[in-house]
Amino acid sequence: MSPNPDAGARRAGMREVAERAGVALSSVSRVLSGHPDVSEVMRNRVRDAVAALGYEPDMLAQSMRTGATMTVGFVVSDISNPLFAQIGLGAEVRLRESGYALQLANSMSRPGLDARHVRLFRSRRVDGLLLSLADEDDGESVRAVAASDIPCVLVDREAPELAGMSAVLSDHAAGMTDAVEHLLGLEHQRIALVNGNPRVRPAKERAKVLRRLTRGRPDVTAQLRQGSFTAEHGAAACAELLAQPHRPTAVIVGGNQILTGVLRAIRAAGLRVPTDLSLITCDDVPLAEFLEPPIATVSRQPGEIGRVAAELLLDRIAGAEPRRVTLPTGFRPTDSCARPL
Amino acid sequence: MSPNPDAGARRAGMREVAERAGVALSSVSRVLSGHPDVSEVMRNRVRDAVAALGYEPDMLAQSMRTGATMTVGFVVSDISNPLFAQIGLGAEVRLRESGYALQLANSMSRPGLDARHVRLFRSRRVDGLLLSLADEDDGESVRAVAASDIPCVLVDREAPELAGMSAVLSDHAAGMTDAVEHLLGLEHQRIALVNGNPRVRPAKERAKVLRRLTRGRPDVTAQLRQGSFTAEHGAAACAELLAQPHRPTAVIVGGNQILTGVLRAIRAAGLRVPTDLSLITCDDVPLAEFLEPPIATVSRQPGEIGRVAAELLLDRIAGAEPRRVTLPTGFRPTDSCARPL
DNA sequence: GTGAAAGCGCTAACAG
DNA sequence: CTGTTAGCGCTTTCAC
Repeated sequence: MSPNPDAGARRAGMREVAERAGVALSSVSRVLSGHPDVSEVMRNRVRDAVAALGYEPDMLAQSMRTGATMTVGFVVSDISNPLFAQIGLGAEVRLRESGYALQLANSMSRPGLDARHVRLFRSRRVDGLLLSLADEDDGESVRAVAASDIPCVLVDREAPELAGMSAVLSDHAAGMTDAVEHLLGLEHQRIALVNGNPRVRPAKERAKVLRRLTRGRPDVTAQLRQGSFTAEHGAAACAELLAQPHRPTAVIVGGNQILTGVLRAIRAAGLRVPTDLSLITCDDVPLAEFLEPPIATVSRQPGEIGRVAAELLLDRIAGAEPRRVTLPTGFRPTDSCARPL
Repeated sequence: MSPNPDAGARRAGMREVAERAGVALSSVSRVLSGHPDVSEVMRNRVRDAVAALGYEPDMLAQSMRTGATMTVGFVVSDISNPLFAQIGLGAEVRLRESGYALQLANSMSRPGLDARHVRLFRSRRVDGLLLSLADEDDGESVRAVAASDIPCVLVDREAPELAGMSAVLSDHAAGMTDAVEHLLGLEHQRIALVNGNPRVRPAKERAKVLRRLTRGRPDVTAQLRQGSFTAEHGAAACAELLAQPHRPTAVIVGGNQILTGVLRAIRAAGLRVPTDLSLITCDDVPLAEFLEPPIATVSRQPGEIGRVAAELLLDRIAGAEPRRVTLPTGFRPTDSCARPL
């Protein structure tokens, strides 16, 4: 009865379509792939059979033949971090526009998993890789990437062995420089950076700026606390900083998850922002604007990072040369920064 | 020189391994798949050849033969929403434990895309689907799911046509009931719910509770503002509510992104929480604990939702009957709720 | 215990 | 323009 007997019936293959249309297998393939040299009659016969059988092409078989899986892997330390989630969204949307699907692999910040995921993705024959490695200094990860001979785009990561690869980089130095200079302008003399994992680019860049701007200034003390991009590290490091006899007058927070921990430590120490302590954070967090005071932020556009990463990867897959793109960061000052007492 | 000449060389196939080991193709397959009836000698010869050639199995070809892609699709309205990102993480980690990869498809809250993604995933022959539909009342989406005959798990969604499917459901009623009763206990008489999209379960459940608890109480007025899970809707709806001559004395926010908008509207109206307005929100947001006052929250554990969803899907793929699991929600009161003036 | 052969569903020459 | 043929890389009977 129903013109489209999909319910219950096993999925029809191209062979059945060919039989029903009374044509050769290859003709069906031609029609479906939009080959130009096909007669109207043929086109219609095939189309009818396809509709009647509810035929859907098997991408797996297509991939097997053509070598392209139309799939891209995204290796990321933790997709639940809003920063990465937004990057992932930006990338997925762009990739899908071009017919690619995005496969996710969380490394949970364990470099060993990064390497394994890269190999696994290779086994799955992904056409490209978006890489936000947990540790860009980890030999095994870097080697796994270098050996994979798959088109790759590094997402805010870099490594000497990976120098030839495409990459989207955030210009952390710009926003961070504005932030530090803002503090210096307010005459802060003890500035601390509660940084994330120093084995990835954003943390390195942020630390570099603080060092550069405070070097050769005996009046200014810079303190650096490296660790991981977690609330726990933020809380511990900040508590330690604040417990010093000469505690910093300003703290810069190197990542959104760290901020939660830092705020806990500040609360626990009973200090007020900006009276007792000036505060700046890196990367936007939804409610930061409603804190009292709102927190000054070194910001960037994660969705755009993802979109550009996808763009670069598509280019690479299409055979273009590797390209590096740097995206801007900005600094938004607020009343969370004031002159120290 | 190097025992593993992977660099530059085209990837070796099983055939090359067989030739180098001087055995049959099928023997290589047996060794690699851990078939019991294989001699020690054979095992070693093959292992050596595999190592020497740096052979990696081609999962695509395996899938083609076995019919299993070891891939699961996740259809979600927007992975950049921290709630979904955490669910995704929980699911991905559990799935990977069992060798499955997770493929992502954002529908951008457009039901039409949901349906398309389901069909696309089917074409890609995923072994299962995790579904957080943008609109559980959309006929096309529901039909696409029902017709897909793929093992599915609904993630906090339900529909009559999909009643037989596995599902992870949050017990919104529990937390929401506590929240509303808390407000009633404080003698609030005008309570508003700034809800998300009323075509998905969480919004429906939340609205239902408010209606149930205020029905037959002429002393209490309940207002409902449905819309989408966005800050824009939150801001507009809340502004409208607060502009009324008899504005609500308490507002419940039906989702994390909505909260941002609601807070903006409250700020714009120059009102104070809880003096002028009591506030409760649904689903945790990182910095909510640092607002002044912290915001009372109806909470749940997103990671757990993802983990359980994965578990249910794996069961289904393994042939088990569909199962529905309900996960708890809780209510955490704070000073954001007080007696109305 | 091991090998030979068939074929998963499709595309891409190559003939006609 | 259309049909026939040969695989993509692997698993899996089926003989030996």
